[in-house]
Amino acid sequence: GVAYSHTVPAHRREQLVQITLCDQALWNQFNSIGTEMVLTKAGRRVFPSLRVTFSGLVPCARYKIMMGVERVDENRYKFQGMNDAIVLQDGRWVIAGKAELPYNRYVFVHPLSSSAGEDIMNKIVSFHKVKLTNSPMKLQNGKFLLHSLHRYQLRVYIARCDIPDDISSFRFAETNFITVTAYQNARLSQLKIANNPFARRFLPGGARRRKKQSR
Amino acid sequence: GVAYSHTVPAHRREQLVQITLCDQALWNQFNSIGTEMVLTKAGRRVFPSLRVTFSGLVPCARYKIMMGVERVDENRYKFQGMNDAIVLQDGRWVIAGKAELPYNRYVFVHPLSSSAGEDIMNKIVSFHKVKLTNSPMKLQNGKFLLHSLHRYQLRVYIARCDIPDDISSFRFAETNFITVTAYQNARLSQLKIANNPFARRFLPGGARRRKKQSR
DNA sequence: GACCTTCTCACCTACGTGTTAAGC
DNA sequence: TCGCTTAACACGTAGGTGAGAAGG
Repeated sequence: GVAYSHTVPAHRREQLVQITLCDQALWNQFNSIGTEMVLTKAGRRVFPSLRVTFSGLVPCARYKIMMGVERVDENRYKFQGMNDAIVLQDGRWVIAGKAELPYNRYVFVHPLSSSAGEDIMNKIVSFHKVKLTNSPMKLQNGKFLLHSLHRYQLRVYIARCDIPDDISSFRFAETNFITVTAYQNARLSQLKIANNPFARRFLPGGARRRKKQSR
Repeated sequence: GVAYSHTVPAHRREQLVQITLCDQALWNQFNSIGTEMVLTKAGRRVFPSLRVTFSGLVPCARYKIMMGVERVDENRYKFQGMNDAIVLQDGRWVIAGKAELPYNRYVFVHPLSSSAGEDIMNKIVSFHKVKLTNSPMKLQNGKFLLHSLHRYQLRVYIARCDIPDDISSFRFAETNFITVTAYQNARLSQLKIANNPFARRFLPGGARRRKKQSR
């Protein structure tokens, strides 16, 4: 859950900026099945949410915190279902052609931006409000426009406001996912249901249990 | 609904910063009855919400927008009910002693702060999320700690980020209110019910009608 | 037909209301 | 008793879910 910056020039690297992905175990659980994220016209939240913590910042310096959703490869994917004659086991994602021409790149600026390092460190920085969409209409702040059936991953940026080139970025491989308009893998959707409080009604045992969930 | 700044030094006043209170008619309606605001331990929103618009800002300059809740006078108030032998008409607020020692002053910084003038102008700046409380416990950002049964009013500040002394502040007399832990004036609470969407269940005709309400 | 997208839906979470009754 | 505060409550707003049916 820890990544180190490799984009800071060495002569400026007084201390190492370090970032930690929260909920790493959960992300790994999704990743081992094959994470899918739903795209809707109105925009769908990312789940699990992207939450990180920072350390190694200069306490009195101000920082700009950002996140991006970037394409992992140049493939288009399809899901080979378990009813498919070729496959006898659970379904799986396979390459199904070349990727679409990417949309314009968008970077979401976290509202905490231009806070001091001491205010950012040791506090969970959450991007749970960002949404994914496949519709260029009504595109607004906090919405990422993505192509369906392509593979993406999440990246976090942190930049010092006072030093133009001092920007670090961190990519978390375990957050990679394939975009869909409807879930393909039943095991995946069951894992979403098991962990997302907003999907409690689909829990096997009813909506009785409740887990504490911090954002 | 328009106030002009009188705190900007004349030699710097290239143009006049001007601020307009939204929902002024509604505020006047409340004020004519005698506005009350509820204090709770967890914090209660201000209603009507404080919403303003700015003009006369320098488009490319950055501004910090703030609001405060300040005491109007040094009195403690009580409500003289209509069942009181002395008064035959509707109840009214009367002075009932000297004010408590004020709590520490708190200023709420609007999240839009450090935006450029052009981004702030001609857009409604809303403070609807701020809360009032009478409990020093769990005091957090956006909560004003006030004494019950005292009179307060709302003030808005706007300061240029690059010029230390260039701060303007605006007080809206029509936003003055007396803090309570339970509404005293039945006419006042009926006016709240009639206008606050979250209190629809108490509408005389049931919760059928719905007015569009922007924030 | 197979595949993918869109829309509607019931049912959640989360929390903003004034009232009421109990507490002090 | 009286005045004021607190907590529980029912019921609203607002919006986040995956399923399922319908569309292309």
